[in-house]
Amino acid sequence: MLKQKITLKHIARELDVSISTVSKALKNSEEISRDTKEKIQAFAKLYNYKPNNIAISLKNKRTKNIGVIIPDIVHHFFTTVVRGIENYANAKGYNVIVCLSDESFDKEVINMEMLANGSIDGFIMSLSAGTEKKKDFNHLKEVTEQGIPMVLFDRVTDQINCDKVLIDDMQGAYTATKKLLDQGRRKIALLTTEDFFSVSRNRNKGYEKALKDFGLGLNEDLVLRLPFMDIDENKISEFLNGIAPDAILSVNEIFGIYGMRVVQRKGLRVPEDVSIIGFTDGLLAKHANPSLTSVAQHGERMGEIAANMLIERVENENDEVAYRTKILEPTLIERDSTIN
Amino acid sequence: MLKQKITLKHIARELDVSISTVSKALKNSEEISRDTKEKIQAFAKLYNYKPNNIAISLKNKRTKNIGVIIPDIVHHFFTTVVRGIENYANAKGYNVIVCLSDESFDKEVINMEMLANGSIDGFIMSLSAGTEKKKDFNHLKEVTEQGIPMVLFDRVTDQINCDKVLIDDMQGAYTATKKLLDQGRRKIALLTTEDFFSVSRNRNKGYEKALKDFGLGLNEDLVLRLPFMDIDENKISEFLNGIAPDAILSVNEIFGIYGMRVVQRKGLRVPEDVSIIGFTDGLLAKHANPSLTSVAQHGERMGEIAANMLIERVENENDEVAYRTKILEPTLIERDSTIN
DNA sequence: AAAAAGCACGAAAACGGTTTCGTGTTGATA
DNA sequence: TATCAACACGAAACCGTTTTCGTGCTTTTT
Repeated sequence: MLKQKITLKHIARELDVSISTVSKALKNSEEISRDTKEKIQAFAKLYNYKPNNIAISLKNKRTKNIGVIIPDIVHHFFTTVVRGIENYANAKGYNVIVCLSDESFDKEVINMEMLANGSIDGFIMSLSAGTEKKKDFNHLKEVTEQGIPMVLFDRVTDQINCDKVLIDDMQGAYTATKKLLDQGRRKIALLTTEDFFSVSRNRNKGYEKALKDFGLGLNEDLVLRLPFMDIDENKISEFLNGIAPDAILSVNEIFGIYGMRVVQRKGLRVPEDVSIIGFTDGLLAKHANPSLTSVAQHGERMGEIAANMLIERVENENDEVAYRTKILEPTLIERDSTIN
Repeated sequence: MLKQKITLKHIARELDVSISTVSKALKNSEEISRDTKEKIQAFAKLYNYKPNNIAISLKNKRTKNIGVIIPDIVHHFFTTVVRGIENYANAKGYNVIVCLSDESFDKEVINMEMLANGSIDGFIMSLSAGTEKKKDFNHLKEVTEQGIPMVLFDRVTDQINCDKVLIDDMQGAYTATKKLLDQGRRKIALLTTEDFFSVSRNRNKGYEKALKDFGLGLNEDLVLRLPFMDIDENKISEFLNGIAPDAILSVNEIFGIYGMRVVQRKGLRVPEDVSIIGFTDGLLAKHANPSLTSVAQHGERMGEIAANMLIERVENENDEVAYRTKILEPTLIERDSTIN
């Protein structure tokens, strides 16, 4: 019943040659005679010989595995990035080991340690909320100091020297805000997260800069900072009712959706009375009613680039090329929550 | 700069003992004297020694890796399952290697072959559309014949003998349909996929059975079979306009959302004029307007159970326990697209 | 005919661990 | 004092590959 995996040793014994000969024959080495090669190759094919990945990994210190650590997987953006990574990595013969930090610093550390002991050739990761909050990057430093290549995406830090790929969050928010201003909106509410997220900080800056460039100052009353989990709709409701904005910019998708709902509940029309723009071009934005104009982050492309950068490092480890930071241009996807 | 990974050999050389002694000392073996153990352990801690996973894998033929193959990752249900798997597996010290079949038979085969040569201790997977269509399960058979444990979830097949975990799709559809019937709906449209999906077939059956039990026959005119990708809203629109149903049952989330939109565009009210129930309790259902009553599939729980089953097999490979099929009860989450 | 080359293959080390089975040195026992 | 455990450690095999460096044998060259 159990078809045992066949090894070089088995073939060698069976064909009465040495293991080295079998190994060479299967790689079509010039060293081995025609006859012997054919015999060995035929036998290997017959018994469906496949070399053992682990043994190969041990030998050449290359696992052909990429470690990916993300804060959450039930999350559209991260999921698109993983898809991009997979696409590229698979095409290059790499497998992807996905670990979830669950937004926790501790889990992030544990996962990195699990993978850093030989299981992978390099890391692709986005920082957990816990890590961004704690500002402790020693686990990243240790890994890079061991010479393990790493690519940071989206939620990055300048404390660590490595390749990075992200979108121009400030530009994205700037464009979105400018769009709203150009359409005559003046009281633009900002729904954002707590300040420790680098991404949110940059988006906030873009919002602010657009206002300034337009001759308006930043009015802190128009800014609501929400915890990123366990969203309290009432809080949003109170806030929006209090200020009665004519537009809303949200630094993510979900706050935008909540904002829209609150506005609609009040009996206001979107986009006529209130225009709304969110970040992250996910399913919710696409299928909301009205559909939500969004700043697309190009997750899949980001994943591909990250994988590309990483694999390049892995495969030319001698090359002491300087670390690169690739900044993608965000795209404003105009939908029905803004006036056309 | 580069802190080279330290090995047993290094420690042995440095402390002038043998590799075996170091190995034993680090496992706190009784064989080694107090003094020597303390010396070695201190040294190891100082230089942050961590055993190489690959070497250990090669030695005991256990990788502590689980291979997960899913059709798509930008997909709420699969994503929740992966989270469940991760949770359980991580707690047990396992890593998760995720591969995407992209609904393609060929990619599924390639991924399995990549992983089956020593990279993983077992598989957890859900069949790709291509595989369900082709009904070719030889790649699964080969893997199980090699003694590699496998757990199938959600999209399963009875052609393969292995552990399985799924929800009672028929029951879910039955309950949903009955709910609609009990509320007085009689013209219940069914939005389903092409027939090769085992999951859809069962849901169709549940729909049919509920009608029969209620004394109604199956009216094929009320059934629309759509390709699962590249949804054509016009087709749905034509269909619904043609039959003017008073309720819609969708075998997934997205068809339900489209159905709702079409209905609303026609000026009909949900749920007053048309009630709608979908499958998969995802973000779209939750945030739709009105929110969509859904049959929850408990993906996270499913993932945990799958991981549990798999790891049990992996760790007691001698145990010739019969294969189990765990069937979860679906839950109807009542929201605003049905009358309360 | 002797030396040089070329051919076809094998032995062995290496990757980094684990584990079995010695073995030399003690101290206790008869 | 000869014998024997107990103790503390090392040698070596092993997991499944790859790869370097021989090494016999045949063939060519002079």
